[in-house]
Amino acid sequence: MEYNFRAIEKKWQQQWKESGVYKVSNESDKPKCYVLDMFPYPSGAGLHVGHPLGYIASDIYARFKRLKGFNVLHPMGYDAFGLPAEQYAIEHGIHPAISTENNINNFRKQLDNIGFSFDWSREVRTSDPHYYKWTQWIFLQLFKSFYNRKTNKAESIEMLVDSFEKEGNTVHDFPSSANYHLSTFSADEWKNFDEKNQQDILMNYRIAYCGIGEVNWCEALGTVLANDEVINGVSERGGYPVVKKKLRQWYLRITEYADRLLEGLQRVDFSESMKEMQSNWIGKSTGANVKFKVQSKNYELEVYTTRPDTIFGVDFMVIAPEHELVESITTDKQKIAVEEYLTYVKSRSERERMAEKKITGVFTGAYALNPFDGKPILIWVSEYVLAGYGTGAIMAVPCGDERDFKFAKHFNIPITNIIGERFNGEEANPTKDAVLQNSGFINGMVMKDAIEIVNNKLEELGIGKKKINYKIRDAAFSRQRYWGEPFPIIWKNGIAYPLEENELPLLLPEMDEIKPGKDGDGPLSNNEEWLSTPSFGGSRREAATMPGYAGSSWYFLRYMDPHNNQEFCNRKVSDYWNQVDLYIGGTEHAVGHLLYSRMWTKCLYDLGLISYDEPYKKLVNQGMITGNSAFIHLIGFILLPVNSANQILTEEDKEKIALLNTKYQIIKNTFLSYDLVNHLKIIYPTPESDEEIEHEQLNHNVINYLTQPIKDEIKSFGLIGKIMISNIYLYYKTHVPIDYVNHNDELNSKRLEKENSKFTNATFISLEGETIKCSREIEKMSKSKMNVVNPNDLINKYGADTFRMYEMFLGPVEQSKPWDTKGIEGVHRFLKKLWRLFFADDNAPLSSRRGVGGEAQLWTDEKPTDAELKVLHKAIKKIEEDTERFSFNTAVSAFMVCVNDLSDLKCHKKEILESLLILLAPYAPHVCEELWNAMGNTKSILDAAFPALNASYLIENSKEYPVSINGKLRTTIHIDLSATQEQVQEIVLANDIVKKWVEDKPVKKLIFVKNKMVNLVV
RNA sequence: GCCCUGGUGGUGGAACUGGUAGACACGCAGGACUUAAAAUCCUGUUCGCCGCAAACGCGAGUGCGGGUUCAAGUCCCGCCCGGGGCACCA
Repeated sequence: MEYNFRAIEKKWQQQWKESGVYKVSNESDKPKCYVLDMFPYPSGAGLHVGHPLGYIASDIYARFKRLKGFNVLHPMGYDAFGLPAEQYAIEHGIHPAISTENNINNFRKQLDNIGFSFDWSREVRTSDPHYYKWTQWIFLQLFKSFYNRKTNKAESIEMLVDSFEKEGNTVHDFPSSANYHLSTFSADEWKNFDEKNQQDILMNYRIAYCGIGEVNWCEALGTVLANDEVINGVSERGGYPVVKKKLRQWYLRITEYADRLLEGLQRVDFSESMKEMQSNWIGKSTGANVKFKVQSKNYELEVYTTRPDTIFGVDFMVIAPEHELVESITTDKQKIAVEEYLTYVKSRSERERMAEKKITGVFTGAYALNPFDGKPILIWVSEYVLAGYGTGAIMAVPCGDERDFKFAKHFNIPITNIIGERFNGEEANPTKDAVLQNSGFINGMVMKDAIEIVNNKLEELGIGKKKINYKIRDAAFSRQRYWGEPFPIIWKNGIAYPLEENELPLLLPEMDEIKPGKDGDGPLSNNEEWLSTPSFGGSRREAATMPGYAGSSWYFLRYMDPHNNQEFCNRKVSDYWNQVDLYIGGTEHAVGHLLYSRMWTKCLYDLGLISYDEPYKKLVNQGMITGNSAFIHLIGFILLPVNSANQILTEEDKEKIALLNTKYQIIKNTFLSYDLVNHLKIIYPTPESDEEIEHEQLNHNVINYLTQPIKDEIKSFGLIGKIMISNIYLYYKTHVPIDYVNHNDELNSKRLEKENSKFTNATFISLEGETIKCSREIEKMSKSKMNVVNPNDLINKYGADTFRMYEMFLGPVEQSKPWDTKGIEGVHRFLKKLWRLFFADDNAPLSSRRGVGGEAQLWTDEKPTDAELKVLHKAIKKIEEDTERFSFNTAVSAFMVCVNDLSDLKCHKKEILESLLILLAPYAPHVCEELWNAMGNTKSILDAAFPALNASYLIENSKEYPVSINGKLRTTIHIDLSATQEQVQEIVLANDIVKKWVEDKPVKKLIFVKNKMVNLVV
């Protein structure tokens, strides 16, 4: 009987679906285990082989835990709101709800093929009103809360109002991220504020709040973006330019959680690099705010520094161009220069600032005074100081800070040296270990010791204060978009009123046409009817929607109780399932999703809605599977005037040449085999780059052939004799779909030409014969790079079980690796070999088959031998350990070893084989279920008991000891494990090979590590 | 520039707390079965040396250079290279 994976997989997928074996109950005596995947954004491109990597790993773990007796929650859903669906709608006129639905159906089909154990009855979609009702509800909880710094948690805004009524805001000062600059107010003042004023103040305390702030505005996408969605000054999606713009936006006050988000990292099992990324993003630094008096003006300038010990080395101060005191302190003489500089700064985009880090700045004419020695200090304005960080002003210590040093050098500002020889005058030295000089009362002290002393002195004199700063900013929480959760907010007279709970969900209105509104508003602003729906006068809905991370910040909770219409998640249920035990997903969400969902969890915890404040106990980041792109090469030429004789060319000629150059830089539709490219490179020594190659002479037949059409064209332009084809040519490469390229990098050019419109009527030129070679490169898998591998194709060819095991066998889950189908045969062979432990090969002679009438079945009820039990239990031990520590690739190899050994032993004993099937079921569920069933088991293998390890089968009584002499391995000797050091010494020294190496030298020492090795020192 | 990661055969990768480097696969070479193919099985496969060949043996070997140790892929110091993150954050 043959291993017919197609029939087997179809059969069991159907059966599992019908019997509902993956349905999980919220009530069980068993211990729980929650295994979660980062849910996908259902893009139109569908799944490629990189996507399921993490899903397979988590599925194996979930099935493994189930066999080990856990009640396992392993759900899946879709992060269904988002920009691409909306862009698609704008471009193709298809409603996002429809394209999303289509994409989800496609995803589901692909996922089902792989045989996952997801409980689909718990599926969530963030765009489903039953789901986003609760996203809106949680938003309202955040809106109705403030962060109480005294108790260090989120609390109801009612409590804040109470406190205001009793003692003003003396107890609860404005949060640091508030953009309202009222200092303090008394209880009476509070009571006398009108509603608008009160609400404006409260808005500055709310955890979800609306405010005016500098946002990342992306014109092309027509929306604002969060900081983590902007990379190098352009949008993460699409790479469009992003500018800073002041806009009214919703925010989440994540800054108040900075410290707890940092602290929580110590309690979770994330990789070092993940923790690192998050703590870098939060960017905590400790230092001090120090006030400097401005000379002969009644102003004080406050700076933030992490190095108060360097205060005597301050040679100048720099304030940000946006600093509020710029205008006030600038002297009349410097006024024009400063204004010019500010105009210049404004003209520069964020991108330009990042691209060219020029040293720029202007002197204000004003001086500050050093608080300790009264030394006057120049005050400069420069864009390298950021308004948004610290106080927007710094004290510059050029001998210790690289940027300050460069600035001082550039503008010829004299440098004070406070660290003696440790400063060489060539570059700044940021040491903390130098002994201070020229430093008043801290002279002779080591810098790091001086920090605390200066801090204390500053506080004593009332001119400074210790201060902790964070880089993290409040997260922009509104998007000028249609396809997202509407805000459950109504605006009236500039006051935001929350909807009542029974008004939720606030449905996203149907709209026939989705296009951006005016003044940077989202599409909803075009829907006047919806905006003005609330019945009371003059009130309007919020036209923005929530960002993608809203729904994903709490979905792990909804899976626990997905159909609850009364609460976002029943408390008993969330207590039962508790934290996610294993969360698997990509690193790209390090500072976005993961940080936000950790924050939301902390908020929900603070408000007493759940009982834990970290959502994910353990996080595993699967590596990216990269694609092996294939390229075909193009060649291009440049046209030059003959003899550089520009004079003989008319303006008209020049235009024609320009036209020809744009037309013929690349010879279109003519592609070169890669060996030809290499050949040309060898003939004409060229620079190393593949992209652009020059050479001196050019006389190759191929080149002549290629240039013929250009010559014809030159003729038709009447330019003969005026211009020539230069002796410079360039190579370009372009992607070709990888399924047209075989393992030897040979391109099936005929098929490509026929089937791919990009290559219609293309000419392919090879060095010899017909073979067209491609070059290869490892790149990220993506549709545009034509290097995607669709799992369906592989599953068709080898089956889901092979596919699952192969993805695991590729290497450690956490590691990035290029996709390569070469090895899949090996895994497939393994499963066939496994099959042959159960069923005879069809090709085997009938006589070798067992059973009455030569049945194909091979299994027997015979008692296993010790050798067979040893093979099995070795596998149990290794596979259990490896699965537990997510080392799936080594577990797969342990299966191979086990099956190889059992085949060698010709073991067909039921007792052994059944245990093996249970072990393997998490990895290859279909074939295991089939064989399990064939052996007469009526219940599904999913609920079998994981075989218990019996270590006594593994005990050996002797070992082949490696014997080294002076650390070099010379031989191995079989010795009883019970042997003592003396006995070992005797045996070893009696060995001929040992004798040969020892010669007659005295043995200095014999190192014997039981069950490990022997080393002889002579 | 700073931080995190990684560097092992022709390839993917094993080697858990220092203890036989290269498990398991792919590929390749040779062989068996077959009229043939597919499938399957067997043998070999880090490099170099000795040798007709095999067995055996010897030397070198985990990015490079040092060190600690009876013993280093693993620990320490200094470099080089790849991948990722952050980047005027004071």
